[in-house]
Amino acid sequence: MAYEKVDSKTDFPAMEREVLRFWEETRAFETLREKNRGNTKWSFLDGPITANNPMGVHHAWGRTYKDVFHRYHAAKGHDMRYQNGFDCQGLWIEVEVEKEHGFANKKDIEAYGVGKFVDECKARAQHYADIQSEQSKRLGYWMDWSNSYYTMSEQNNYGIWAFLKKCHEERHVYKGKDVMPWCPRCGTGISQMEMNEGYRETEHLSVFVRFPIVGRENEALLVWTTTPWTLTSNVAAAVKADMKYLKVRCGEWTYYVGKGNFEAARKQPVEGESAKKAPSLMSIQAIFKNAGGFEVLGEVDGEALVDLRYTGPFDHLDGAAEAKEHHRVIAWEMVTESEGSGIVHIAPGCGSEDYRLGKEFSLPAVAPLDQMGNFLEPFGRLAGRNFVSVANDIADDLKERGVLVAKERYVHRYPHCWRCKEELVYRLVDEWYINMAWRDRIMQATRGAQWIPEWGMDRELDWLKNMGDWMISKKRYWGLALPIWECDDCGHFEVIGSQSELKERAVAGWEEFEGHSPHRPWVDAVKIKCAKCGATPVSRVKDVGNPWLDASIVPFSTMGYFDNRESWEEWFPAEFVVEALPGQFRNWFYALLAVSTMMVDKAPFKTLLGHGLVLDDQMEEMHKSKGNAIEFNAAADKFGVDVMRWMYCNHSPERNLAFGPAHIDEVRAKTIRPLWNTYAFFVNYARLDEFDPTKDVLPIERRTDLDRWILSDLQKLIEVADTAYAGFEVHHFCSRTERFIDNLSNWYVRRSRRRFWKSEWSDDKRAAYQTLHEVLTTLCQLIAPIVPFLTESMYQNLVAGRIEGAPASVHHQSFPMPDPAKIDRALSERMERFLRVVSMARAARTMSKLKVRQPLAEMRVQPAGDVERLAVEQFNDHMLEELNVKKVTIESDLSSLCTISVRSNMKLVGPKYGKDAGSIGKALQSADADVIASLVASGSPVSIEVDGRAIELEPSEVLVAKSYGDDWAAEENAGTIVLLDKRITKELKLEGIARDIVRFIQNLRKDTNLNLEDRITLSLQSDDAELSEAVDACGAYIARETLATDLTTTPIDGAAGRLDVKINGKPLVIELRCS
RNA sequence: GGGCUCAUAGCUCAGUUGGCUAGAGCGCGUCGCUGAUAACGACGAGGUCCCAGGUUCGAGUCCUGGUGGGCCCA
Repeated sequence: MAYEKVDSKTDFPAMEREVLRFWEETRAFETLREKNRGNTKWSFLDGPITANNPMGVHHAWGRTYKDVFHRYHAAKGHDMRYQNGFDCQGLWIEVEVEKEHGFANKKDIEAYGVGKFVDECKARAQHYADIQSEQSKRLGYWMDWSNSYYTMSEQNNYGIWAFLKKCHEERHVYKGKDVMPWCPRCGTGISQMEMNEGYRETEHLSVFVRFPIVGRENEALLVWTTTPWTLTSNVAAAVKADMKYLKVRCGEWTYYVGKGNFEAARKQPVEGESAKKAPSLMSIQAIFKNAGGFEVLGEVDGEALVDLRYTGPFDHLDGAAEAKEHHRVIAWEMVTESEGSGIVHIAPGCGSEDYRLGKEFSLPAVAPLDQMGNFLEPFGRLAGRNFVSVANDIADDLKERGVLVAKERYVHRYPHCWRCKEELVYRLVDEWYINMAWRDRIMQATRGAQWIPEWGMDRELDWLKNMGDWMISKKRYWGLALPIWECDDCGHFEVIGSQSELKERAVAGWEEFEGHSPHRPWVDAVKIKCAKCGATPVSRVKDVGNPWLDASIVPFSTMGYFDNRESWEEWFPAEFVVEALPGQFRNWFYALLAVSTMMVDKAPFKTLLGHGLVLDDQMEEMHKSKGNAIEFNAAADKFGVDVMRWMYCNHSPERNLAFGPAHIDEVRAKTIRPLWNTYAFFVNYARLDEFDPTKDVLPIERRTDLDRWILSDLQKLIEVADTAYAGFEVHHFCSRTERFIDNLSNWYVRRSRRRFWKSEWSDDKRAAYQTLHEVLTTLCQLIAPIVPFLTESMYQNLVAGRIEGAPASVHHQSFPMPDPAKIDRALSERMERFLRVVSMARAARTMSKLKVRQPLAEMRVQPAGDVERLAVEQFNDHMLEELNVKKVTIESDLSSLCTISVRSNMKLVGPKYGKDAGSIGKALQSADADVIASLVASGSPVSIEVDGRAIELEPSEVLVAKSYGDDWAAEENAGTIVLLDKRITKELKLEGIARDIVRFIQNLRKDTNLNLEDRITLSLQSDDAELSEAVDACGAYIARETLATDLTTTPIDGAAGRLDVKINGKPLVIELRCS
């Protein structure tokens, strides 16, 4: 069967789609699984992708790694689970479904019907899971797509129930009252994990307010806040006991204010552009000055202010009634001289620090807002108004009542809801928590795994050390139903650990629930009896769970922990997980470790690989809203996925990656295309020659040096590949492969071209074919995990069906082993030296403007060492051909041809010696150049006598020039000297002309669309004597090179191609037609 | 304020346990090669390896401090 012709202008995306069809039709993936079934296992654990949108190119990075290591381990014969996961539950899905319906808040959902809403969330997750599956297939991601796990599955949800029950048995589950960030639109608390994603620069109205001190006439505390609405709930004011406070009179009032605060210049706490845009802040001193001037009356310690009582700014409201009784100054360590007035407004119902402090001092917490962020009834004319919009009115109100000192626009980083982008507010709420008293156990498990990069472990440990308790509840609809049933009568709560346990405990509603997934609203129908007080019915708490629970039970729920323990033991822990680094330390990595520690006191993975972000080509984060996001499908259609996969694999995982067309083109041009062209070269000649790779295979010792060199390098590449894949360092292998492909394409093939052109079969030609075939097929195997399409396409043409017993797909092959018999390190070393000498000779030609087409009579080489000498001897023929010289001579000492001259470096000597510089130059020129040169070479100073004075020149002040005369072009580097004879004889000149002519004819053949093997009749017409002479003298050479059967100097009738050219300025007409 | 991390050519980045003259690709300029190559090769310009100390025979690499960026925590 003949090789299929390969066009170097292949449409790679189209080729990839064809390969996808091939895999589909031949059930290539299933065959692979079958082949490895029952072998040693390699266990992978997938971090579920959020099934809420189509994939972007940033998802493709991690998924490429996942596929690459799967394919490698499959080639190593391992049995694998091939299970992909989808993350389905959570607020992000709810928000999208709400948007589709135009819902404004939770009331709309309730009105619509929770059951219908939840069903739609489920459907949305399924919809995008399906889309992502298709996209992943397009990426070449070989997974068992019929067996993906979904975090919304019953298996998964009940798994979390079991986990929570275990937590409860160890007394770690509790209900806590806390002030926490709350999204008024979503109507839910925001956990510590989610907080950071939502910080945005925000402008607020901040105010300075006067708190008049009770019992002291016209004396007041100066208090500052960025959230005026919280003043309604003020309970106390905090000072730092050992800080200095000034007593300052301004107008009719005397204020207490932190001394440092008073004098300090104040700056908006933002950086960069936003800092420039934000209005500048006045110091407190300046504020007072503007208000009519001030007078500093004295200085006291904070201590002296403690326990003073004061009148709050909203004491007239009913809502402040309780707080009113408690208004006093308390001492707090956290007060600073760098922010505000040094006296901090404390509202325990409106801030989490405040709340903790309030508890410490037994202060009441006044919570003024409902769950939508609106003021409650007892807050007078604020009642019903939203906290976001009241700042100005509050300022006006304060002014009317004469307690406002100043207001200003303040820009700071303030938390927003990471999903809906609304401003968050701090609210006092009841939530469910897992306490983290057992964090040491999690840290122990963390240390038991390998982290790549290594600092990942420190990062994780740092989080574990500092994190707060894990808030697991969310007052929403779509998600894990927290399995907590709480008795209204006695407050006792229980955690139910499984479906069967619930059935046993159910006293009502089981029939209604049966047949439904354990989600709201269905599961809420089930009531139990209180185990403590016997009350009935006891209902489930309304909350749903934190979605990171969903993604973290998977090492148990998907590997069979609950239903097939034996199998679970075979797959747990996973060998490998890989996810994007930023964020996951406090999300998936953390939750995964916590859950697994609770269950079995062990990390659920042996190795964790973290990678960076995919950014746009300006190194900025991709966002849909910014318009710089690139959809996966668009990129796959436009660029093809192999090139993307190579780009991902070639990159250091921990660094962020700039994704853009220019980068893609670079990867294609540097790696994919040279490889493809080498392959096309091979195939297109092998086709004509009907090469059969299985026939008359020559042993290694009968191959040429060049063959043995590339095969030796190939063995080394196999070693590198195996190590890199096994150690999850695929980028090391990629950069080695790029070098290998460069050597293959730009040296091996270039130097071997003529061996393929020969018309008769010979050992040499056979060796070339066999060698290149072996290199290409082995290389295919090595890089198949990275570029599965390209290699499949090559494999189908090079191997499948051509070699008996060869597997049907490149991906069914076993990973190659290096053949020690083919490794020849000495040869590789010599080739490396040789390439260096060649490059020097080319440099010599360039410098002397001697183009390579012009043959030269001789080249002389003084090698830098024995290896180089051997190299030049061994590869003499390549040297002659590559550099177009007639003879290469090796010399041990070329210095006899060299003239050394020295002169002064006027750039340095001029400024330093002034008018003596000229004399120094003359003195240097008349001195012994050889002696001075050797001094300079050794870095020693040079002493010379100038006008009777001894002057010592630094080596840098002397310039040494070497010359090998006008007849030689020279290049010298690190002990190697290369000389090229510049003298061009008549004969050489004519030969050069002939080569020029050949080049033009070849171009014409190409332009005329002749086949490689077509024979031609050729006509070369010129009036110029020298051109004619060259045609006469070198006609046979020209004819041979251009496959001309007839060569004439007269015009051809019906020429297929004609070209008018100038050679050395003289016109020549070329005509040709097929003979 | 604390933790982690990064800083090497105009840009994107390599640089093994400290060791020959610090490299590649892109871009720019010049020249060349080409019947595999939408390519390629050579040469050139472009570096205080962020700064300052220290350890060492020797530091881009190790240590300390600082500056600047990123992520996280408070």
